[in-house]
Amino acid sequence: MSRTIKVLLAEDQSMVREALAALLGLEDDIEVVAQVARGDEVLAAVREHAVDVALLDIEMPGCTGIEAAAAVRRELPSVKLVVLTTFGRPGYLRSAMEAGADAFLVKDAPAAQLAQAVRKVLAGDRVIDPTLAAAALADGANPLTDREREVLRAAADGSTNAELAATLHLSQGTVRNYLSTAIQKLAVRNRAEAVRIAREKGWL
Amino acid sequence: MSRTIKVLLAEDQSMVREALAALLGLEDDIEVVAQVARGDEVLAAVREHAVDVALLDIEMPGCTGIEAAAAVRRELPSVKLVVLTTFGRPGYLRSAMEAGADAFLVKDAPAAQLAQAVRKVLAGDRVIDPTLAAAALADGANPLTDREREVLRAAADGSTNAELAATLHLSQGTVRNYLSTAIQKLAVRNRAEAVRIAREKGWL
DNA sequence: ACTGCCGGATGACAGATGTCATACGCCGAC
DNA sequence: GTCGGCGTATGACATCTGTCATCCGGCAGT
Repeated sequence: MSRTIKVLLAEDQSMVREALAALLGLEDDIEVVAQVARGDEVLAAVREHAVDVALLDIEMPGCTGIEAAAAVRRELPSVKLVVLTTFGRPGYLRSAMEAGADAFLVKDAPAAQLAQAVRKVLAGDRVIDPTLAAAALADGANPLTDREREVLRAAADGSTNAELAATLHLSQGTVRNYLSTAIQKLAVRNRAEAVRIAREKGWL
Repeated sequence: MSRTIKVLLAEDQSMVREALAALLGLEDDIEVVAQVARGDEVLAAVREHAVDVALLDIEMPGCTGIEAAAAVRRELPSVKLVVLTTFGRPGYLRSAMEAGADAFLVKDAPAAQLAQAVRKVLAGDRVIDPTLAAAALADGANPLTDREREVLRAAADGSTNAELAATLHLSQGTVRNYLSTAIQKLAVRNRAEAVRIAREKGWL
């Protein structure tokens, strides 16, 4: 048995973050050496504390856990990455894997899986919910182009075509065209449904 | 110093729930005697385990933590109620208070406040974030009528007027009228914005 | 060199949405 | 007992949204 596993916790909700720290603190072989509340603080903290495993929430201010994962993978490729999220969206799993994550956990999995996942990734294994993996494969890749995604994201708050055209520096007609193709690709009837479906799949 | 405080934890995400349990388990005077993942299991569990303080998440399957709080307050009025939520929505605070909650905490508050809140409510105090309380008062009460809220909620997924009319057993014109008045009351331009604002305020 | 896709744009059209005036019955407050 | 608010409904109207055909320039494959 070697020294304890050094873990970083990145999660924006203090109460959840500290609770997870308490949970991991119960394990003899795991030590939470750093906690951050923002995605853009992850890389520096990982470097500073010589972290073995980084546990990253997706939804965070600064940047997403997935972006943070990609940055760590690029700069410090030996650090293991566990992505932890509230939402089991297939698209999230896909992007997390593309960013180089070693494990993908949803927060409604049993708590015991967290420490287990930390140990497994350190042993070189990958940890992925098989149901979610199947869903990700079944859904296929994100069918939307960059612009379609941007426009859809901008439309999500209820902005009108004119507002979208202004903020995105496009003509109103172009905005409508993008939304129209997005609506067709997602096989729905209007932009509101398109936003909902794209969100659910993790494509936004 | 009397016996330990018996706490129930109601939260649908296992990992978060068990992590919070670990956190509270670190306190000598607090014991988590029951955990449930659904709102509609709260009342029975509170009764069965002679709980002193119930810690309730709002978003849960079965019924919301607020509805569960109301039920406990009605049936077992001596039990203290702490509502814990991800979203600091003023309307949530208002409804929680109306349901008889003794404390209202948001999950991005420091973890230490959780145990403190448990002790304070047991001592007869109320625990409320002052910023949120101010926001709740500033926003005023929910301006939407029951029907307007129902229609807006049904419209949230992107349903069309015809679909809304069918599912709510109304005429299409009536649906449009309700949405129109809701849009005006919320001072927005379309149903999508109305849904977003109503959500943010906790009025949906 | 040709083809196809992407980003961007226009114009025309049909249908959906939002507004407004108006109406009726019901109920609670004053 | 009247007044106001709510729930429900209709019809007319203006505007917004979604679709489609068509076009252009750029760029990647073949």
